Amino acid sequence: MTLFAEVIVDVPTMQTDQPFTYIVPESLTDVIEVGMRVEVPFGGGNRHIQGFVTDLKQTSKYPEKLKYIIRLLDLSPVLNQELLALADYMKETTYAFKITCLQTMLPSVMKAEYQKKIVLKDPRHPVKDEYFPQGDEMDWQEAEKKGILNQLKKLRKENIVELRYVVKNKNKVKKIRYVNSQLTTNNTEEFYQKINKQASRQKQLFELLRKNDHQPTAFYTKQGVPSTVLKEGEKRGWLSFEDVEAYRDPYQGRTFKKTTALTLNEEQQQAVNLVLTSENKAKNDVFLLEGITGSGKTEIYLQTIAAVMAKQKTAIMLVPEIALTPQMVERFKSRLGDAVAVLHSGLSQGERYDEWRKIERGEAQVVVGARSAIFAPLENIGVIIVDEEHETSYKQDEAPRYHARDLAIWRGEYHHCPVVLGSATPSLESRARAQKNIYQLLLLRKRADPAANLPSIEVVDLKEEYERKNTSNFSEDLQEKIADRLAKKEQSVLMLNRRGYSSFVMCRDCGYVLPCPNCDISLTLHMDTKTMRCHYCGHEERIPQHCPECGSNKIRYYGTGTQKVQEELQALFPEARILRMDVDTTRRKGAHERILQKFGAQEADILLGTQMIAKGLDYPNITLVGVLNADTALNLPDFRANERTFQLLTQVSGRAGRAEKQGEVVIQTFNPEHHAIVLAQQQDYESFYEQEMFLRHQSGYSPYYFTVKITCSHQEEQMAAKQIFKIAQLINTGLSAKSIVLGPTPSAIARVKNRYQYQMIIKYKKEPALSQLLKQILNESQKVQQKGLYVAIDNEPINFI
DNA sequence: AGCACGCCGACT
DNA sequence: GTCGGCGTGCTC
Repeated sequence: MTLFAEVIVDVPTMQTDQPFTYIVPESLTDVIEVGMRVEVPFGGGNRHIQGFVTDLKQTSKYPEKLKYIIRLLDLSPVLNQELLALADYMKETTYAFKITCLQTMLPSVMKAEYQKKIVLKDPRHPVKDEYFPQGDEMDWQEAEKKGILNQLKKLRKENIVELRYVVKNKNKVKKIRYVNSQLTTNNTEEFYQKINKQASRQKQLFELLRKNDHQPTAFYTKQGVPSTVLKEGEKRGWLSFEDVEAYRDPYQGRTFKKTTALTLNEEQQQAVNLVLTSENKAKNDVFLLEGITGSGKTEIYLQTIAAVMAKQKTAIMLVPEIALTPQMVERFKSRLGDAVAVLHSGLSQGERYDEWRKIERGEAQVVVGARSAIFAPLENIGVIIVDEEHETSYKQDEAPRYHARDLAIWRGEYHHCPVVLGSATPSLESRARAQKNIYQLLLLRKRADPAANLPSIEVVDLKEEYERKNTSNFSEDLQEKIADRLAKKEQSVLMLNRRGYSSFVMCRDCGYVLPCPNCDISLTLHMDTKTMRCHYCGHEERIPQHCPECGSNKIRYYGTGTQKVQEELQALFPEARILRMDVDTTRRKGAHERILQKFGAQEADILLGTQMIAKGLDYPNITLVGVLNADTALNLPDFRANERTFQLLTQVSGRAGRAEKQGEVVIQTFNPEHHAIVLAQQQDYESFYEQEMFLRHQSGYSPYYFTVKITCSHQEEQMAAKQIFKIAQLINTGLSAKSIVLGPTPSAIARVKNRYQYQMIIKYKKEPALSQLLKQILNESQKVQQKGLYVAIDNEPINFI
C-alpha cells in the first residue's frame, strides 16, 4: 500500500502556500511521521528543498504522477500536533505563509540551507582534468568564481554533468569525548608493568585513571596529559573513548544557591490560590494580575510554577527580552533548579538549539524566555505566565506578525490551563477584558516589602524653567536632589526619553505641539518634504514658523542625545561617577549586564540612560529617579502614546526606593497637566485606565475598535501608491458602513531601504468578511505582481508609524 | 524562490 | 541563422 505525505515546502510565496503531495518511499513508510522535516524535489531542474510533513494518507487526490520524498531530516517529529495546530491559528490571524509560521516555531538552525553543486556523472570522462581536477563535484558558486559556469552549462546539456541540490541540516549535536578506564583489579598490575620507566606522562595518566574514571578528555589534558598520550593509552588497552551527546549550556559551571519561597502577603496568597484552583479544575481561565511595582509579582509566579511542577506539570514564563537579565535568570534557576530552560537573544544558535532539545525531550519542566519561547515544545502545561503583558516586544514586527500574548492564551485553551498576564500597568486591551469579566482581575495594591514605601513623585514644569532662563536638561529641583544624593552616597537613575527624537515640533514657550485637525494625534515632521504630516489620514501642512497658540517664534524640533546630556551632567557635577547606558554603550555582547553589575556594585553614582533602564533595575541604594523629558513619547503620532508614557513613567518610578530608604522621583515635562503625567505622578493606574478609555472611545481606537494595517512597498513610489489605492478601493467596497478606513498615506519613513512605503489602516468593530477579503487582496496583489511589489498585512499593529 | 519555456535584439 | 536577454507561469 502506497503512503502519501502532505508537505508544506520551504518556498514562502502565495502560490506555493499549500500542501504538496509526495509519495513516501517504501523504505520510509515505517519511520515517517507527521511533524518531521523532509527533503523533497520541487519545481524544475533537480531542485531539492526542505518541507514539513503535515499529514500522511493512504490515498492521493492529486491524479498526476507524484514525486518521491528524498529523505527524512529528522529521526522524530520536531513539531507535535499541538504546535501544528498553533501554526494554523497563526496563519489565520497573521496572514503569513504557513511555512513561515512553521519555521518561526523552531530554532533557526532547523531552517535548511541549500547548496547547489555540479557533479561529473562519469569520473572517467575526458573533461575531468579540465574542470574537476580534484574530486568529481564542485560548488555552483565556485564554478561561477572560476568563470566556467557557461562551459559547465553546456556540458549539462550534453548530459555529462548534472546539478545536485544539497539540503544542509544545520542542527549539529555537540558531543564530548569521555574516557572510560579499562583498568580492573585483575589487569592493573599487568598494565603497570608495561609502562616504560621513562614515560612519566603515561605513568601520570595511569595514576589518574585509577582514581578518576569516566571523565571528559579535557579533564586529563588539564592535568598535563597530552592527547597523544591518551591515544597511546587506548592503544595499550587501559582505556576506551566514548562520545557522549552534550548540551551547550550558557550557564555551565554556574551553581545557583537554592532559595526558598518567601512568605506571601494576603493579596499575593490569594492570587496564587485562585490560579492554582483554576489549574486544579483544568479550566483555561485568563488572569490579569495587576500589581503596583514592587508588589511581588515574580514571587507569585515562582510559587505558582513550583506548585504546578510538584504535580509533574510544566510551565512557560514569558518576559520581555530586556527583562531577561542575569538577576532574573538567577532568581528562577536558584528557586526552581535545573528544570529551568532559558531562551533569549543572547544565546548562540547552538545554545538555543540545545535548550530547545532539552525541552523537547522533556528534560526541562519550566521555560523562561522572550517572545519566541511561547513555542516551547512542552507537554502537559500547567500554567502560562506573561510578565509585563503590556510590553510591545511581545508582538513580532516581521512576518509572522504574531502576538505572544494571544498565542499564550491559545495554548492555555489547548492545555486547559490558566494563563496569567501580569503588569503594573496593563494594556488597555487586557484591562478592558478584565472589566468585562473575560479575564479575572487580581489586584495587588501593596508593596511586598512592608518596609518599602511608594516613592514620592514630583512633576517639574519645564516651561517655568525656561522662563527662569534655565535651558539646561536639568531643572533646579533635580540638580538639588542629585547633589543631595551625591552627598549622601546614594544612587540616582536618570532617564532620557529618546522615543520620538526630533520627529515632532514643539513650542518652547508654551509646549504646544501641532496636532492633526482630523485625528487627535500630533503631526510628524518629514524632513524630506519639509512638511508636517499625519500618518493616519494623510493630512499635510507646512512647518510652522510661529507657535499657532502663543505666537512665539521659539518653535523647534525637539530632541537631544544621551552623550550631550552626559557632558552637561558631568559639567554640573564634576566629582560624580556617571555610567551611560544606551544603544551605543550596550552594543557589545554582555555590555548591558556589565553596566548594571557595575552600578549594582556601587561603582557609579549616577546611571544615565534611555528607556532600557526602566526595567529590571532592583537595587536598594537607588533613592532618586529623574525623567529628563517625559514628553517625547507623549507626542508620538500613535494613539497609544499616552499609554506608553504612563507605562514608562510608572515603570521607571518603580526603580526608586525599593527597600527601606525612601525613594523620590522627579519628572520633567512641558505638559504638567497632561493626564498621563498627572496620573503617573499620583500612581493611579485605575484612573488613567478610565480616562484613556474615554478618549479611545471618542476617537474610535482599540479596545473599542480592531485595527488592521496594510502596507505596500516598491522601489518606485508610483507603483507602491498605485497598488495601495487599488487595495483601498477593494476594501472600501467590501466593508460595512460602520468601519473606518484611514489613508492611504505614505508611511512615516517614506522610504526604507530604497523602497517607498504606503499604508492604510482599517478600524472596525464587526467585520466577519474582512479576513476573507484580506486573503483575497493578498492573493490578487500577488497575481498582478509587478516585480518587487510587496503587500504586508499587520493585524492589530503595535506601531502605526 | 528558482527554474523552464518562450519570444525578441546583437553576434558568428 | 544562433546565443542569450528577461518577461511569464508553474512547482506535488
